[in-house]
Amino acid sequence: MGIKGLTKLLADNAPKAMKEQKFESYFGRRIAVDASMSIYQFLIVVGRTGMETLTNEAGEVTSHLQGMFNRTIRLLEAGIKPVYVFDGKPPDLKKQELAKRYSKREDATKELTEAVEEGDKDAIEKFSKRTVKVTKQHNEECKRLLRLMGVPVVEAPCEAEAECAALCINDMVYAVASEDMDSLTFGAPRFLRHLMDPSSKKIPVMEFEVAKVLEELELTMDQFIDLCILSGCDYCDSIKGIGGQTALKLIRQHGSIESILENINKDRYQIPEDWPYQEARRLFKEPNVTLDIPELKWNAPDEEGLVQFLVKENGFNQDRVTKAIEKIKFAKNKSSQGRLESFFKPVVSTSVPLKRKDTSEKPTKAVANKKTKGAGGKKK
DNA sequence: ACTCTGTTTCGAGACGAT
DNA sequence: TGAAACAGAGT
DNA sequence: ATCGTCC
Repeated sequence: MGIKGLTKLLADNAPKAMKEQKFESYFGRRIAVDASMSIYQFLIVVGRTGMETLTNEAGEVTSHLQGMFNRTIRLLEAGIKPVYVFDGKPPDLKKQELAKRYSKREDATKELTEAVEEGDKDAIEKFSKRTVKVTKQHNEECKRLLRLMGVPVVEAPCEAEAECAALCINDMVYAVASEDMDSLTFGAPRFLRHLMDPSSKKIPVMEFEVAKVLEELELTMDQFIDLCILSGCDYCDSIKGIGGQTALKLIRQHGSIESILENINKDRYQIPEDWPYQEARRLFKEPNVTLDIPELKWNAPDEEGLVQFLVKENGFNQDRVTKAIEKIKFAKNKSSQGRLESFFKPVVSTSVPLKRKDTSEKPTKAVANKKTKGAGGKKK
């Protein structure tokens, strides 16, 4: 998923569009996160050794709950206000991509079976990870957990990445955190990579601003979308022999895919037949998203509910859960003062302290968009 | 020399005790 | 799944 | 910083 080679393309051609940021600098900010992506990572890595995973008494996996719980607490403790966005129905154009993944999992499942028969531990380790699939149940359990934690959940009509971008475009969140570069293609004004990494590893948070990307590439948003399609996206094939570099050249030279098609040597470059690039473009430009969502609120945790769900139903350690709940409450008090306080302490560089009234995401009290209010026109 | 393609290989959480 | 590092082939 | 554990 994502756009092939876009990270490198931007690093080479638009280095100023990304800047390192401190994890701490997001104190008080609302950040949209693609939930399914996180769950997928958790299932792969949390508590897995070979085919062993974390499970409750019923034998159901709990890795996603463990991961989601800890990570969310970590975010809240940093004063960040996460909004988890869940996937809806994928667009038809993505079906083939999904089919591809499905068959890959099938292959991996077979190879896993063989590895088990042969007792090849390394192979078991390797292939079991590739058979991971996020199910409806994983998603529902995480929604339940997050709601109990007092963290808002958004159900996207279609692609979560697109919904995240829409939330950001409409100032309902400050930025989108993802590892998936197509957040930019969906137009997310601010896009954060490696948000979680600085703690465990020493990779800094990378912040991309789509406006700067366009400025530095000297492209319009429409042209950037075409560039992404040519580079290779989830929705359709790309042209053999054209990668990021030449795609950028061609777009700069001709301005659009249509114009490129009119001007390039079709003997040299094989254009895929039935190439739905226009459909792909439409999915990026006018994705199926909704702003008709409940007001984003970060509530106090439901302590009894969390104990019931995590301890009683899923075998979590009572003490750990209790301590975690205390962390949430403490973090909530601390951050309920919002970014205001942070204006006095850390001297932010020249970045984006409080240009617009974007601290509107703070309980400045008063106004606050009552339910889906601010949704209005702005689309498109 | 440059660019794209294909292959391979690796890594992907977070906590707390030590 | 991706992304980085490498080899290979086409221009 | 490393390593076992989380369920």
